[in-house]
Amino acid sequence: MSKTVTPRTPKGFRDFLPDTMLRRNFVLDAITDEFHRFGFEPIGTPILERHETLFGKYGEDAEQLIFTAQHGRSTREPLAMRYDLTVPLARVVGQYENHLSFPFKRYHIAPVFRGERPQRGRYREFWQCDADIVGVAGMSADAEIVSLMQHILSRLGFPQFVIKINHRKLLVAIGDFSGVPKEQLPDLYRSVDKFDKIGAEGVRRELTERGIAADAVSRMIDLIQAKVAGTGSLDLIVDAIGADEDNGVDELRELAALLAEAKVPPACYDFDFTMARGLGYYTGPIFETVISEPNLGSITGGGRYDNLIGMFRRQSLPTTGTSFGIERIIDLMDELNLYPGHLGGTLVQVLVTVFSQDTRAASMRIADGLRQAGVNTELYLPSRKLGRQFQYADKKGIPLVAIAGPNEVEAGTVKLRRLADGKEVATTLSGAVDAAKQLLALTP
RNA sequence: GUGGGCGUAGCUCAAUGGCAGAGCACCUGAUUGUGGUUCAGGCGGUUGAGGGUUCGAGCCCCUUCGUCCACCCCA
Repeated sequence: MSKTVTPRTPKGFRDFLPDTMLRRNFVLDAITDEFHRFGFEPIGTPILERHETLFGKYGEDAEQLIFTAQHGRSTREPLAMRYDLTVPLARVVGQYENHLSFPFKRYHIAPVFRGERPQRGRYREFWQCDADIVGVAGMSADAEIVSLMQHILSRLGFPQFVIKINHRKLLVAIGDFSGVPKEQLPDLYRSVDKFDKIGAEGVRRELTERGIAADAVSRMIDLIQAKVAGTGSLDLIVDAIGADEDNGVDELRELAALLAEAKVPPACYDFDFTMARGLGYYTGPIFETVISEPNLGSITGGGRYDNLIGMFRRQSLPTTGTSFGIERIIDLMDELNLYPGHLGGTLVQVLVTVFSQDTRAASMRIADGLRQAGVNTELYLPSRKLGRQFQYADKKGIPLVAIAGPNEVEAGTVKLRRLADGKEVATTLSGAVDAAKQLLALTP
């Protein structure tokens, strides 16, 4: 007998047992359905990409987190595991543009891999859930993305969320106006992005330490804190730095107008100049959603990246989109208890018990009838006494138990018992499906 | 990658350096046609691993692995 291996997953990789998987699927199904309603269509891409596809897209720091993958006998084609779904999209667009019609609205739900140190809400394998629009330069596309986010988050039942909106060009203009050198803009984004976490003074300290002049930092911090309802803060910024066609403010105004037309509730979004997003490739409006109560960081992130596709194509295509952080969304839904009551630990609706070998055939007929009527039905398989079969149903959370013992078989009936309240009805075999559906529908 | 907390039964955790325990879970019975309550009994351990100090280590020291948290970065 060989020694058993300690069963465990690699660091940062997780298994999902059925009750967890049911909740994950509930969230993904809701999101997918909303994607469809907005006319987005799915794509799939391989988990492994060619090394050259991924490297050189995310910046040096991020590149160190990319998993590489190699097969022992084929070293001629260096491979890497996808780090997000955006670069694969850019590759697909470059590779299949003749087969696509633009605007190309695609969604993509799949696992991605990052070799980070795991933490709460942060794993080495996690699912991303992206919707992007390729080929539309105007704000109509960005407005649709924001509207999509609002619909999905509302549908999932989040009582209050705020989609923060900013603009990369505006951050550049503010930096410029304050006197922050262009080559330090990435530092600026990184620090400003921590505004929520470390506050104005924290950002000031970081930027000063990075060698940006103190007066430039002060001017900048004053500007980004502009906070007036609606587009009011845009006016404040323009008052301060002056009007400029290329500072993104006009686009944000247009976006606000489109969001109003799309009937996105004003309480759901907010112009926030302290939100920057770390990724380097954004070129236009940027989005991020936060939930204030249990603070787990952002649950969506996205924006416009008009140049990325140019990495895989002679000429780039304007693109905007968003990514839903479903790992965090699921954690939050657990905490806020946002799942519907019918979503228990099992999807089995009826357990058909088997009283004895002699009545097995009758139980199988009942199970078959329920299954044909679309009821999720489990036929009890081991031979154990009735009490154990009830115990099994109760422990697993199966709402209904069907009993067909000798008495019922003799009379040509079946008993249905609802475990939650003990309500029990006896029906004919042909009436079992309706009776079961009724008991399930009126579950107390 | 940097810094810190924690590793004891399947799970949650006890145990002055001195006999490794409890609750829950699981199994059996009370109860051979009815679960979730109750009662009785039972199973369950190389104290993460390796080394050291000691008459004696779950406890102290070192190493290592795992895990959680804060950074870095990000969803």
